[in-house]
Amino acid sequence: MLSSTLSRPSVKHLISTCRDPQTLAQIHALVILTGSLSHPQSPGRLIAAYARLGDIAAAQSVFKTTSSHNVSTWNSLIIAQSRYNSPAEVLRLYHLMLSDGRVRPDSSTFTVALKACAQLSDLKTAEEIKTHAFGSGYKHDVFVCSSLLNLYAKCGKMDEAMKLFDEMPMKDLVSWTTMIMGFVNVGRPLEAIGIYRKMRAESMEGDEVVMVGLIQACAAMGDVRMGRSIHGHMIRRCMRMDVVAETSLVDMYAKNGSLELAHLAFERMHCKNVVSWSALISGYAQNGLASDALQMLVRMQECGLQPDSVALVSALLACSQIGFLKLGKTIHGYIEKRLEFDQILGTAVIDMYSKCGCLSSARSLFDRVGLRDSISWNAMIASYGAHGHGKEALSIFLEMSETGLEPDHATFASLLSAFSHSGLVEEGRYWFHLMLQKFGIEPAEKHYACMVDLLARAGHVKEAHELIKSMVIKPGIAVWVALLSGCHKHKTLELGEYVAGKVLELNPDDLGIHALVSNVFAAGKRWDKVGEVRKAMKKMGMRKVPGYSLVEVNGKLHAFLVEDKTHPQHEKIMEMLERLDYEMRKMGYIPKTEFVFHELEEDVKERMLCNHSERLAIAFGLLNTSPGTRIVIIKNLRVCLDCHVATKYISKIVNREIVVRDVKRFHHFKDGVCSCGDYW
DNA sequence: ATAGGGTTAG
Repeated sequence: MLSSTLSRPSVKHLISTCRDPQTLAQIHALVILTGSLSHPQSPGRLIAAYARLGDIAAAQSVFKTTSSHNVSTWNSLIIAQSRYNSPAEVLRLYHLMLSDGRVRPDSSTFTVALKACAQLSDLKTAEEIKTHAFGSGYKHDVFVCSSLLNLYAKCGKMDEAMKLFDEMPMKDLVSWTTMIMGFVNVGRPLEAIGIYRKMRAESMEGDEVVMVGLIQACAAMGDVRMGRSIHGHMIRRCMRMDVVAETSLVDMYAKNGSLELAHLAFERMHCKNVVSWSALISGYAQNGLASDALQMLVRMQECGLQPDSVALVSALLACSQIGFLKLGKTIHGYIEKRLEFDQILGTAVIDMYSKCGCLSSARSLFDRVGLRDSISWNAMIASYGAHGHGKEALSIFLEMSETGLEPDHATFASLLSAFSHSGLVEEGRYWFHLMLQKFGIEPAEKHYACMVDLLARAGHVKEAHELIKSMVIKPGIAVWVALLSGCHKHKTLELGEYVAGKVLELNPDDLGIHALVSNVFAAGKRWDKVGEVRKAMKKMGMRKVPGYSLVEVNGKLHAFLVEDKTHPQHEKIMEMLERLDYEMRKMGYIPKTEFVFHELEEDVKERMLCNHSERLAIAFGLLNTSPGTRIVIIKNLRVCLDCHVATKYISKIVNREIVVRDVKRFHHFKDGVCSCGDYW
């Protein structure tokens, strides 16, 4: 008698403080031996304890062998499944509990079941649960209600959430947080901030989770100033700087281009995990700092952390930017060995191959990746487009339509751009028309820009102009520039001067655009205008973006700046270029200096052309690879007309395929011709 | 017995 009254509280204590499964099994045995198992709370405690220690099988087994279930046994198991991240199992057990009929679910049961619905975006089941919960007297239960708020938020129904939130008589920190996060996640950061203000007005203090919501809101609004002040607020209030909060700070700084602050916040983190690294890698990659991104990936591995798919997607993006095929392939191999391809990873690899010049590898991966969504299809359409295969882009588009996936504005942007890179005027007109008529997609600026480019470049300058005039939205600079380059190409000078004026009105900040405007005026001998443009350029202090080219040789990347004389192989490179120049001239090559934007003597201009970065990179590639090897060049500007002509000759002279990716598209030079058909 | 809110990607 005495022993059993003494043992009960101590067994309870033992169960709840036990820290390893072996000890728990011994306590379990003790519970059975002392007869404490017949105590109504004992099985529930054991289930919860096994679940807490990660032994879900033991928890299930205790549940199964318990003869009479009560709310505590049911809840313990359901909560265990919830922690185990099995929302479907949670709902199965919930329904089993209902059909058992002997036990009534309580606030915890409803709360966990609703959380499972949120994870599954299962609004229908959630409505049933809500009805049941509210009918059972939990209408004003703050746990049940915040689970519902979370559910609505996850399903994008913020207006529903707001309605319920307003009706809640008691709001606690979690309900406020749920609303803030909800607005952030549906892309309404201003309203998230608004909720926070209301919360403060009701004298509720935010904790670090609230701060994460606010930091994300700042990240979305691009408001680094406010982000910094929240960062300061957290420090002043001595908030817990856990890994999630610190990572969201890194991300906020990184997403908005404040990479020094991101890096600083990163270095000062108390504890880093794969996610924090990934956030920084992604920040570098998104901001075009490919080599920083890749260095961070190396550091992540040096720290003994396995990069996850998120880190690799960012690393692949970095490889794509700089044409680092060797590393991209290595990452691809790593994924094949250790990870599963999902759509995002698949698309990132496809994009990497395409942007590194390997269209066929992109395609074979596309064929192999089973699950495709509209973004993966889109990537493939865009890839064919960039490489100048408009017809293939169209056939991929048609294949996509057959699968039942609806094309969206991005799909059409890729498709129309593919047509414009291939000069497929008929196809362009047809699908542009169908885009609105059949698919109900209103053309945006980017679609118009593709069409104007396509039409004007093909010589239909008037039609292109008519299209602009028909635009409902105000034509932006991209559209006018497309028309202007058409006018320039086809010497439509009168319209050209008018369009040049339109372009100038829109205050372009791009030197290339000014050069085009100036060239159009020069063609019409409007020297006064030419002078004005140049003066304006000087006044704006516009400097030419220095051209550079990258080439991968034997797995290493080499960069060449325009007129770069510092390269260790400089003399050899110049020798090679002179030799090629000699051969080219024998074949009829005449340097085209009209795009050199300087008042210089002809021979100086000619020498400058030879110093264009892609020439240096090509020569270097030829010198350092075995005969027949394909050379891929990545260039940060557009290929100039002269380099284009010259590269065609070079491909024939050295009998090599030379692939050049410029800012607009790919050029595959082979046997004296370019895949773009001189149409770019 | 125990419950609800948080970080990175194409």
